[in-house]
Amino acid sequence: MILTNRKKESENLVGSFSDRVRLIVRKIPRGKTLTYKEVARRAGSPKAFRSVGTILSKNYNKDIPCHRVIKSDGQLGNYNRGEKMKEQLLRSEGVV
DNA sequence: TGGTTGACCAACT
DNA sequence: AAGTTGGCCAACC
Repeated sequence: MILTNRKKESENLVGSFSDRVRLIVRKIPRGKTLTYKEVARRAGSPKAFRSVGTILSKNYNKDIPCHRVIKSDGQLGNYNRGEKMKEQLLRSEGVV
């Protein structure tokens, strides 16, 4: 305990599942992509990847780069602004 | 309280 | 490579 009570201020504070998903996605750096499964895993429910998608679909906040969240298969997946836009954004950030 | 929905995943065809 | 099937889980009626 003497060392570190360093909490990561995001995964640790519990809100609802959707809140944590938003926080996690918000931390994705530019040029990096994360899978729905990974996000769900970090959010605390590894099998809730579908819910992650549902939540992101309802999220229109620009602070949350939801376009950086893709499928596990390497496909882009859907996007509320259009899949085409999603690809363009990712390429714009240098994602391969 | 219970059933339906969905920006998915993995396995199979 | 692309389509189908069953499963899984949180959110929304």
